[in-house]
Amino acid sequence: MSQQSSAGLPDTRDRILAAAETLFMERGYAATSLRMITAKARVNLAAVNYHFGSKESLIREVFERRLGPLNAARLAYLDRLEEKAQGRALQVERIVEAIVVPALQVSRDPLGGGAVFLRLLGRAFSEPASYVRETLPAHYREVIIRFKDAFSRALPNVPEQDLAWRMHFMFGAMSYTMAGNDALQLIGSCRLDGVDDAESIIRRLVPFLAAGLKAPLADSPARRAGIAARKSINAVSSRKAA
Amino acid sequence: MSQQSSAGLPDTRDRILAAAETLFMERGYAATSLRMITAKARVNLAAVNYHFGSKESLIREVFERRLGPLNAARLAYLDRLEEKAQGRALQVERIVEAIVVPALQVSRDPLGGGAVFLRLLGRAFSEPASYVRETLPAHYREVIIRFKDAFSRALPNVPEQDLAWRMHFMFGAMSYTMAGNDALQLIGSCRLDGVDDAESIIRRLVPFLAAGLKAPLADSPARRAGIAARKSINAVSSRKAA
DNA sequence: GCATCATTCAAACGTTCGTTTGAATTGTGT
DNA sequence: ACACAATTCAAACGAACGTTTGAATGATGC
Repeated sequence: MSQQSSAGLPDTRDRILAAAETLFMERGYAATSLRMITAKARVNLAAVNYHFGSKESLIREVFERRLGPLNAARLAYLDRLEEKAQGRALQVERIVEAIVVPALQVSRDPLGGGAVFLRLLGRAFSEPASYVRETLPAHYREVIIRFKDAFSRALPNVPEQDLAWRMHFMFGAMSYTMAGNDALQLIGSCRLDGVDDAESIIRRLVPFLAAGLKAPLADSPARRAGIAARKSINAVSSRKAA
Repeated sequence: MSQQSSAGLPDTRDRILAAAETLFMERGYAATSLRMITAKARVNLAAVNYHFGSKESLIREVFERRLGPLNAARLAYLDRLEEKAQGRALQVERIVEAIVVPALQVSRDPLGGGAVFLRLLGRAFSEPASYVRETLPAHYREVIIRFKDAFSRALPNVPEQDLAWRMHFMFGAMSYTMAGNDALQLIGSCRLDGVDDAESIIRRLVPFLAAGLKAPLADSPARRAGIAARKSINAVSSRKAA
């Protein structure tokens, strides 16, 4: 397709993909125009429609270029874990690592741009645009099924519905962190160090998520009523303290 | 300002705010035009600029209308907790509730629209647009400071930096959940029940977050190397199992 | 009833958007 | 060197955007 792809230089297609990745991350999909992208990539405006067909096809390719390998690496990581375990239940921390560590590797992609993509991906989950509502589920289907199964075996006491919710919370914390939301940071009095060191983030994220997944189940409806009534908030409910 | 505000009917301003809230939630800020908003609110196109000045001022008012009361309720909840504790350390679960339960009350706002706003708010944290990057921190400054302090007393063994990160993860899980991201759900094989019952969500979210906040600290760099090397993934590190 | 103000309205403003076009340019195979 | 296909380019397309305008409409105070 590309005539000069034999040469090592980044051709028009790749320059567009890189520029689009960065700009979509910085400003979102709808707020990024093709003129911004082609200007940053220093290619002609019409090149996007020539190489990708449309703006929507471009964002789809931006995702597919990196998301496929990322999720494949997660599944491979899980495969290795299960192989070594030889049928025994896995540690929750290890399963979480199988999700999180491949992302770390993507962020270190020597070709660059991996970290930018992770932030874009984190944002994508809360982008209401249809392009992503239809693209992401297809990429994640197998990942979700496999990991839900692994967690289910590692946490036999957690009912299926609770597990589904906890995985939901886990993806939330991950997406938010990947998106690099500095909400707390901007507020001051709460500086986060090592924001750019993906490895140190993972070292803190994995124990947090694993503990959440392994948390004792919610209390019976009795305490629920206590919350709603808002009387004696502190009195009832004597579970293990901090 | 409003001539017929004495009448009980929802006037133009409120209809615009309600329509904008819903559309911004459904489609995002940049992808929502003033023509969509005024059509949904069944008011004239020029009404937005007449009542709010600009599109950006409109979204700012959408947030300020509900975010102020929400965070005030959180601080009041925390005040009550600390009053009852009389200087003793609070339970982590109770502090988390002080953040999460007022959101539940907002979602039940008898005037309606509260639940829509929560989803919009969840999305806002990953919106790259500048309107929110400057508006949200101002609203959250005091909340962050007060709650960080409360968590710090309830979790004396967690270093400040780890606590900051864990609060970051907590906000991520919350925002994601509020935004109603059904990533897992769409994929099937993972149906979440009770998505519309905010109370049952909270009953599952609070234990998850509290457990994450109370998690044992990350291991020493020794295990870190083990992860990176990817040899003997499962062998080392014998902490408490599931 | 009349002056006065706030609000609504249809119409248009200039700009920017994604996309298309057709000619110029470049690289490749023979 | 020539034919041919792939790519780049400047220019333009119609549509939709946020905003402004100035006249119509409605309610209020005297």
